[in-house]
Amino acid sequence: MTVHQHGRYSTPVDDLPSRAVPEAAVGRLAIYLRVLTSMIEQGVTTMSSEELAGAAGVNSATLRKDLSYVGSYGTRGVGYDTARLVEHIEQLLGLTRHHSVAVVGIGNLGHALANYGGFPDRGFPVTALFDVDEDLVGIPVGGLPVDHVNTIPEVCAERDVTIGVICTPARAAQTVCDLLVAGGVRCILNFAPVMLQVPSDVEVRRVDLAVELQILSFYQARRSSGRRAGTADPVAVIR
Amino acid sequence: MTVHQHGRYSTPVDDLPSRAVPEAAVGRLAIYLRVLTSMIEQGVTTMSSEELAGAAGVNSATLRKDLSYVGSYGTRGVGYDTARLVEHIEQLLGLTRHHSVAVVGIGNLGHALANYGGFPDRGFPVTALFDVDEDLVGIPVGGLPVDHVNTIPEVCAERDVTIGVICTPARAAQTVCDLLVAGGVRCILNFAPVMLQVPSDVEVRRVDLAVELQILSFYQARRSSGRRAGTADPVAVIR
DNA sequence: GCAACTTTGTTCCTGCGTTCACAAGCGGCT
DNA sequence: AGCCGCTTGTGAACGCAGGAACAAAGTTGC
Ligand SMILES: NC(=O)c1ccc[n+]([C@@H]2O[C@H](COP(=O)([O-])OP(=O)(O)OC[C@H]3O[C@@H](n4cnc5c(N)ncnc54)[C@H](O)[C@@H]3O)[C@@H](O)[C@H]2O)c1
Ligand SMILES: NC(=O)c1ccc[n+]([C@@H]2O[C@H](COP(=O)([O-])OP(=O)(O)OC[C@H]3O[C@@H](n4cnc5c(N)ncnc54)[C@H](O)[C@@H]3O)[C@@H](O)[C@H]2O)c1
Repeated sequence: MTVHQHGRYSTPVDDLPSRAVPEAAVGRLAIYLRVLTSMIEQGVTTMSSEELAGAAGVNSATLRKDLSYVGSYGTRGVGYDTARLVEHIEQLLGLTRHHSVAVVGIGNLGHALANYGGFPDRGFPVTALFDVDEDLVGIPVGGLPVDHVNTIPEVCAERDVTIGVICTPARAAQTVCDLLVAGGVRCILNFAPVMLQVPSDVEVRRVDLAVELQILSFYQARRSSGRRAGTADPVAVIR
Repeated sequence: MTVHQHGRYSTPVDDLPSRAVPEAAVGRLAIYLRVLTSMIEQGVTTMSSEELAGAAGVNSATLRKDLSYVGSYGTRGVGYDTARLVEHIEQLLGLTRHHSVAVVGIGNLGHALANYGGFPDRGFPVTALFDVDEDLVGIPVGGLPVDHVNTIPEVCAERDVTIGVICTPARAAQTVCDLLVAGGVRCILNFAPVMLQVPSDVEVRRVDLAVELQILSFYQARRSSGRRAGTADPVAVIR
């Protein structure tokens, strides 16, 4: 494989291709990973880019380019060795180590996440739960007792939490976020419908279900108004 | 049947008054909407693009371009009338009517969604719950009794469900999806980690928490190996 | 009523990500 | 061994979204 130098200012021993990987590609790689592990369970040892792309719902050229970010480990005329590919994708995504997860706000959503077995199975053990509600503190959820939010910084540092998941009401999210950052957490998954302010070395991803529903609503509206021209409203004038 | 997931907005030929709205813009419009309603509650009647963009965490030029899709209702030298803007965004997103939601799979996640008050508040009333578990059928969750999955087509048609939310285990997702489609549901929000096969007129959005965690893991891995974490940038970048 | 200031709406441009297309490489077959 | 067909890896084209810059438009102050 020829290592192609993308304008990297970074220096010598760079074991990871890093910056060159588009975020969209990272998301897709996670999907390929799931498809691959599923296929491996079924005994599949080799897959072509066409097959894998089909299963993942993407263009095969896109897939091959994505895989080129992890380094070319395919065999021409044959395809990819599923086991080996999984190994390398896991390495690129940093899944060779476990990432300890803390869930803050053990309400409806927090409970669901704490009880969910799919995260530990994928290398994301939930090792801390927090809530401000005194009645919840001490009570085990999914086998793990809830701690008080005030202890977030110490507990997170202590248990080496790398990912914090915020499931509190929106008004509490920023406070909780600050506590997590104080505890050394650099990756945050935020379910509260607010924009969090964080230092630049902290990565925040937001999952906003209301926005998802509204996007679906948009498509629905589009479709309906296209089909039955009944809505007499003049809507958006072209200008 | 086409594999038709995520990202992709409507049709080749634009038969609607408004120009083609990029999906990313639709998502941001939903966010502006939330910011605006929140500001209106605080008595704000006017906002400039700069203010609104700041609150939403985007570039002001991007915001203005997004708003141009809804049809330019700002006043130069002043800004946007918050109430009017909300009205027009809601119209574009199809939020002037209610979208009845059905949740399928009343387990951990299904319970959380069924109990969540934020959806009805935003015009997405949950009007049907389904599960295959006989022990759950008939039991009210969040005030609504659970129906059996076999009744999905009839009940969805009857209650005019427009959005189906799938919270079943992955292996059941495709079956459930087919039932929803049979019931006339054209918009699906899928939490199960599988790619659904749907007719081309059905829009699927997938929320994959494992992928989100893995993306965070990737950034974490990159940071650690980069070792240059200490960029002394102290404050708050909105993301 | 006029001028200066503010902010919108839009155009242009740049950069990124996806897709196309093809040469290079590898295994299988004769 | 050598050819043939299949699949990868990637350079190049394309399309699109985001950002900068600016002219038009409207408001405020005098
Ligand atoms: N439940 C859902 O299906 C759903 C869907 C979309 C978005 N959300 C968002 O997720 C968040 C949680 O939703 P939910 O339904 O679980 O709410 P919830 O009210 O059931 O739970 C919130 C929990 O956070 C705790 N909490 C409150 N203030 C806190 C603080 N300062 N520190 C720590 N914990 C605190 C509360 O004690 C409670 O246990 C909300 O922001 C909501 O908008 C939830
Ligand atoms: N719970 C989470 O936090 C979480 C996080 C990420 C992803 N998910 C995904 O969401 C889905 C649901 O997760 P969960 O934790 O709620 O699981 P769960 O096992 O708690 O609940 C699944 C529910 O679906 C029902 N079900 C099973 N087969 C069905 C069928 N054919 N038709 C209708 N209902 C059926 C079950 O009876 C059960 O009530 C899974 O696909 C999971 O991977 C969950």
